[in-house]
Amino acid sequence: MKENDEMTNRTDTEAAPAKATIIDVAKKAGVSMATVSRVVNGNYPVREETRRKVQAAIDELHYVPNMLAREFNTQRSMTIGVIVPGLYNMFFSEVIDGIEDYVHRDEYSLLLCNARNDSKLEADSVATLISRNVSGIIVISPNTKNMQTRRYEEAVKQKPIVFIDSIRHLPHASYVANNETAGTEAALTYLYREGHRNILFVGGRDSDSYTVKEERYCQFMKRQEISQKKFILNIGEGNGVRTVDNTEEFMQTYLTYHRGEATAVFCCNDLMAVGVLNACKKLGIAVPDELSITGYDNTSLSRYVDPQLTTVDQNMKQLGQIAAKLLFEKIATGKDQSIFLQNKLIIRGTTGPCPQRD
Amino acid sequence: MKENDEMTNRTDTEAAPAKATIIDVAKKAGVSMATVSRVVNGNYPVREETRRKVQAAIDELHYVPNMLAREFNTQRSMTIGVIVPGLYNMFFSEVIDGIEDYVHRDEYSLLLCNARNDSKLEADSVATLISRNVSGIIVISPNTKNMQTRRYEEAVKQKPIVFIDSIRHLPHASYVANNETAGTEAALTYLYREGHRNILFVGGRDSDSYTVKEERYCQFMKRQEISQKKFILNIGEGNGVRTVDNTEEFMQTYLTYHRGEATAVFCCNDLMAVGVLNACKKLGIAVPDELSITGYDNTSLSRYVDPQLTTVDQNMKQLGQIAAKLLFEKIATGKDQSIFLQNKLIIRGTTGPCPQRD
DNA sequence: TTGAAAGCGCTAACAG
DNA sequence: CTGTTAGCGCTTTCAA
Repeated sequence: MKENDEMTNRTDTEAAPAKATIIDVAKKAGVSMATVSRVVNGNYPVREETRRKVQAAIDELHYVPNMLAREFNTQRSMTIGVIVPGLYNMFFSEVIDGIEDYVHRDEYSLLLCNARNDSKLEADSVATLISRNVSGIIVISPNTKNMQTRRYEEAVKQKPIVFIDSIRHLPHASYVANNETAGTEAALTYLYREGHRNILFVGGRDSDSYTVKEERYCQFMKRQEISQKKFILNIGEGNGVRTVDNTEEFMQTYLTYHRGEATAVFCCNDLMAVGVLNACKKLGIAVPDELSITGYDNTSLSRYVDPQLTTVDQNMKQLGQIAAKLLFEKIATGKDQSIFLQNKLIIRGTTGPCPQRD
Repeated sequence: MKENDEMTNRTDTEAAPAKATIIDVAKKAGVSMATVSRVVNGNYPVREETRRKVQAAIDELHYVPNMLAREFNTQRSMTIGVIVPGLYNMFFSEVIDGIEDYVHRDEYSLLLCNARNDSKLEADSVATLISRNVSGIIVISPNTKNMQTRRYEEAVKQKPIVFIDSIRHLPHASYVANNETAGTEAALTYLYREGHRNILFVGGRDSDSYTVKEERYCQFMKRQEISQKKFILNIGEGNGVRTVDNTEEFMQTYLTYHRGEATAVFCCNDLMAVGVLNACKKLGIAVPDELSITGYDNTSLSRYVDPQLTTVDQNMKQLGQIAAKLLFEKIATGKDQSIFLQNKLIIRGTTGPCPQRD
């Protein structure tokens, strides 16, 4: 912390005033604490005049109910846990925004855990959230390893859980996922119709969402009788601070040696697509005239770059809202649900017809 | 939810086994619950043999302490609250990442509130967090109105709070802030040295960070004896989904009528800078040859666009970590601290020498 | 080194 | 409509 420019210290002397409890309010208002509780929660009838007296006492004492006591008493915390793999992809922020929006309406709070793309940290987060007695958990893009092994088997029995964008479906959990298979198909079909035959696939590691897309890509290419083996690129960590840069470096090298072999690149997310786009700029490869690029997600980022990214919209905010909705339903009824959303191809500036070969 | 493609329902039948309490363990181990508590917390001496007996009972019953009960009892929850104005500016994600990183090491959890750029919602969030008995609160870019009025006066007495990037300093709180005045000065000086005299200021509403910069901008221009009144632009909400687009639209109109009047634009954050950049692209204004642009923050976004943004680095991750550190220190010792960090100008592609006039 | 017991602040029967 | 009361599960004096 060498950058400190100035630093002041002082100790707080004023003792914080003891927080008023429900008993203080009851005394001041001359009623029982049960009545205060009723006024606060509005769950039982209270005579209007009594209500006003109590409310006055509450205001005067600045009474704020002690949630810890309430939640302990009822043995259910009005809080839901959210686990994200990282915070450097706007995709997650936008999903969280949707969750927060929904959850907040019901006066729930949101406990956020960052799994940092680490299966162990993700599992730890689940344990933490459970011991904190959250009402339920939403896991965004769960780690592939954890879904394959039995890591979630116990958790799912103890707490309502909904998974966002997981292909593997364990029993006793709800799911909301984009139909990334169809989305991939749509993007590839579009590129195909534009005349592209040699399409690169850029994916990463440790997320089901790359696997799904890769599978569809392979099927698609096989169906079109296009060989594609050498056209699958893996740039590693796909959601980190370094994803764009890594992709850019990787592609710069790759394209230096393989320029012209492919006329289009399908990327598993917008971050990767921006990396590819930037590599092209560095190498003077015209986009989309020489090379078309598609992203995936339709994060804000895809509209910020130039040309704007052709991409597949996952409607993150809605994704988050629906996840929250399913979670609440699971909490209320115990019912699991699975919802698949259709992805929409958004055609913008990074794609165009396949260039003529001579 | 018309996009539903498939939907499955099933009800979970398995009843979760009643959770073992400390009393169950005590009975099974033939000791008092106080002893079990001591074993669990390891805070008082327990004879080794007793310890083993208790541990055996714990294992056998799969006993997990009830955090809700513990926190209620001790009246302190191992959780800290974070309030952000929004999630659509990477600035916030990166700060949160820093906070989460620090907080997680001490086994604390993070309660996230999204104030949605709304002073009322921000105030509500504070109340919620206090009633949840968080150990402390970090407010990122607090709302100007709330800092001016006495909104935080009570809160600050009840809970340790640290404010990130607030200029107004209430007593009884800690602060970590970037020296945005100096950062602004650095950017403007740099532009000045490059020959720019007519420098536009692009700011927004409801955040101290815009105010600080605007003040310094005015001072700077006055000192250089440059009039600047008509050069201050306010694009409204500066952290939303629409910020880039709004700025772009606004600037497109503005530049259509005022092209050539200014040769440089100072923007209060990277989002705005990208908006200006995109407006230039639409209008065929060469950046930086005809117009130079500086951003502020150095979010990842500033490296994704082309040309890359010249901007002022706020080192968000460090900012978050320091805030967490100060918060823990305040919790432990009651001491307030204020730390100012120096911002570093990062010169990249959107700035250059002032074009020659004829 | 251990046990007994007093709450923490609130909700929810139950009784009136 | 309102009051009384019994806990929720745990920590922590205090006494042994």
